[in-house]
Amino acid sequence: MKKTALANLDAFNKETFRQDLIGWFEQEQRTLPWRQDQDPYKVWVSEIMLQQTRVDTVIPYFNRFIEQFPTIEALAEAEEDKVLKAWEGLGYYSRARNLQAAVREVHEHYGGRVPDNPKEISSLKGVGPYTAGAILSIAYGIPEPAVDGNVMRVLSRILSIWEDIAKPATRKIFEEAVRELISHENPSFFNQALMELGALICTPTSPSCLLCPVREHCHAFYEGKQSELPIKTKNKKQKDVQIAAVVLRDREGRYLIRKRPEKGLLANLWEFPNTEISLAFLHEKDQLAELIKEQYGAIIETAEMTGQIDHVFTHLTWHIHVYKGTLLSLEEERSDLKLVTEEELKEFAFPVSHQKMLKHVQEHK
DNA sequence: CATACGTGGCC
DNA sequence: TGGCCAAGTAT
Repeated sequence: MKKTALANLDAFNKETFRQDLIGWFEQEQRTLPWRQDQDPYKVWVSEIMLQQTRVDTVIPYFNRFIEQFPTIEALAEAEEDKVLKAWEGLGYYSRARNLQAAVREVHEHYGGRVPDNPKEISSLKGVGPYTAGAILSIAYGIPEPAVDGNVMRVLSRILSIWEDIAKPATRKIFEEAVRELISHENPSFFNQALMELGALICTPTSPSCLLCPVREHCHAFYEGKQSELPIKTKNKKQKDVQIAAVVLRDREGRYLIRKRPEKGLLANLWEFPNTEISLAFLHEKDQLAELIKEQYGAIIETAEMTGQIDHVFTHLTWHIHVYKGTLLSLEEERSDLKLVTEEELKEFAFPVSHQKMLKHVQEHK
């Protein structure tokens, strides 16, 4: 433990802090679908969905997911395409594939029981230090830290920790702080309360300190510096990528779609034929038809440009130049290519960018 | 350690 | 509007 960062713990009344924090949580916690019981599987699913994702966004996905895959066994035995379809629109799709891979591991090698110790649970795909601690504490009542962005923000203020929370190494400082502070009587509520406080009171901008149940324990509030914490360095600017994409239909009106590679961006999702292209060639229709032929073996009729869609990811922006065209023929049978009707299209998981593209072309007429 | 990895909401 | 944010993990 860094002594300088946690020096304030010495003069800190841990027991009243725990009582004030947990007491507030018992009164004020939101009713959420994953708080109905402590089923380790449901806690697990909720924690994966909540990674980098807002509670309001997750709620409907969680309800549908649990309805469709109610148990470890149900998810283990599902087709991956069904799981991705259930995740469609939620983002960070490797979470879904890692979750299913890990659930299959639990099904096959742990008798369907989610591990209850740090070593085994941390070995599961997609389960990092935060998620391991969250499941162990919430589902099993084990006093392990669950340090997420909320916890770092809340504790940086309470304990006056001025380390950069954007740096990976900083998380360890907060884990040590939680190990010192955590209630062994109720580690589940302690961890959840810290996060709930961050979500409802100790917010990133303009925290509601006058409503805060632990403001008397808060070093930043005492010094009036709550708006200066936490320290978080800025991200770099993202890249721009030009894409030419074409919504192709054959003479029977079926759409040509392709499954993306199993690694990388939007892995294993479906999409419309597209190619990265330099700005200089954007309006060369023959060039686009040639590239589509090379990459898809698809012979197409001169495509018509229908507009542009910009789609922002965390680390890059796609500028999608959208065309529509007719598929004349396919050179070979390929397992990553399918011709599907408009009705069948609904069964495949598409990234939001390609959903926008389809809508755009259908409204173009 | 830095970067890849989604999306929607907010100001 | 563009940047920032939201219950992180893998490499």
